[in-house]
Amino acid sequence: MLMQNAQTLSATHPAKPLDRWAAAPLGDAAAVLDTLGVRMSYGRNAEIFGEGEPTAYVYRVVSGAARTYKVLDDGRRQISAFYLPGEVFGLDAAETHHCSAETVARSVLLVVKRSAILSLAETEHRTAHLLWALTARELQRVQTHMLVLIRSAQERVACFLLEMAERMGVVDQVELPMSRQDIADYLGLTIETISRTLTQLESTGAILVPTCRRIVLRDRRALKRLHA
Amino acid sequence: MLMQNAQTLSATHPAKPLDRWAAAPLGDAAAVLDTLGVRMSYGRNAEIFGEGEPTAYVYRVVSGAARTYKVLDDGRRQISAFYLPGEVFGLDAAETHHCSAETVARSVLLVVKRSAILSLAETEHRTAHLLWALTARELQRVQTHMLVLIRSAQERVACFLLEMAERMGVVDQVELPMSRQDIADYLGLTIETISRTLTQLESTGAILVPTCRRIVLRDRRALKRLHA
DNA sequence: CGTGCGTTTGATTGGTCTCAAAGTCTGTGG
DNA sequence: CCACAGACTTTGAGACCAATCAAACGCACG
Repeated sequence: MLMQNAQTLSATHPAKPLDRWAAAPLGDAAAVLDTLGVRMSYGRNAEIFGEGEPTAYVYRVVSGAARTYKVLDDGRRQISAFYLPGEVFGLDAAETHHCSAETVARSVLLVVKRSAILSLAETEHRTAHLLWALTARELQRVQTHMLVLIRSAQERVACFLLEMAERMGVVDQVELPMSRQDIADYLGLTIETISRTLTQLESTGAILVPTCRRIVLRDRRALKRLHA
Repeated sequence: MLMQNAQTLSATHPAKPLDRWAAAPLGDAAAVLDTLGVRMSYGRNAEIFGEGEPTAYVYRVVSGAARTYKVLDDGRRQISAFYLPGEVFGLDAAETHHCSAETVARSVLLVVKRSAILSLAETEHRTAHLLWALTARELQRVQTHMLVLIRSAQERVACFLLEMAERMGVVDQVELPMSRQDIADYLGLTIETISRTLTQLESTGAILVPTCRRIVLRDRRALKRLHA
């Protein structure tokens, strides 16, 4: 089903990462991962790692998108986060992952051996600080997302669209890589409510939905008002 | 209003922390903070730090309890976490706090200069790893809490009671330090729903509520079933 | 013994879920 | 190129749960 092997696209570049780090600003410090990682190709809905598995690798999205999630006993799924091109995930401090991860669409991921980063962090405090900063950013993102989860359906969807637009670096039109079910599980709603809410936002003129994956932010003011 | 100055109870112990760290297991590594910190006393609902303020200190609860929270434009408040005796908070990697923090009840906090920890982390990779681990634990806690926020009122309250009992190290009786409003803002519900749900759980025999702050877990099995 | 805050209880409303069915898109094979 | 199957999305009707508005209750405090 979701199990789908990835194919190696390029070999590692052993490199001398220390130099490149020294002056790297934290923002794009993840660029250093390039020198340590391998590119791999994944199909749609492919498993990247499972909850409880050892944390052997760290990933950066090159193209496509990924999601991390947890599943409740009753089968409900909560998506913790989506990861878009350029973003890093899978960096747990613990020995095992506490979320599962899958691709949302056909994707290319940069895969980096966690041990390589950890040993680097032991001698290079900038690397250690990067690990901390990446986890802290993740924490901040999840805390912000919690604020979204306590709001109304309209507000959640508006927040989601604005978040995606910002993270994809676009102003007024987003090409969503994920399905309605993914959005629903991310926002704590049902697919029907997602669909109805989009229709509703379209009827008020806030957005346009030319195709179900493409959404035009027609009135950012109105969306921002819901964003609060 | 909430502003309330804290009183210093003891002086810093400059100390030689390096030795103590070397072999310290990560679990109680925060014990090292003792050697760097100062004890301060706070009143009820006292502000500890505000969102956006510089991250000058890290805190550990000695007695009492604290909460971190964010406020929406419409005034709604989401409590990110409660901190009980022994727990650490305020450790943001960024230069400014992205949550506000207040005491829940009269409390004594161990206050540690962040810069002292950071400079230690530059030379001592165990300290750096501790910073990372503490933030990662926080991330894990918030992710788990997200799962709670997508559930029914009964389930949320049951999860909350079990969580508090476990963190307070008690088996079947919890003395809640926080008000109904705090619980509501933590669980994304209203005070009325909290109250009704507790009454409901009491009527089914799952709990007893002798006083409004004291709750007896009468049937953990039933609560665990809701915990899922 | 009031006073005020926090909590509980009640009645009603409204938003989201659930169940159900119709509609749309995509990829596949003839 | 078209027809078809399957998955995904949209729309509809009704039920249910939690929010809201309102009032009574209990407890700590002066």
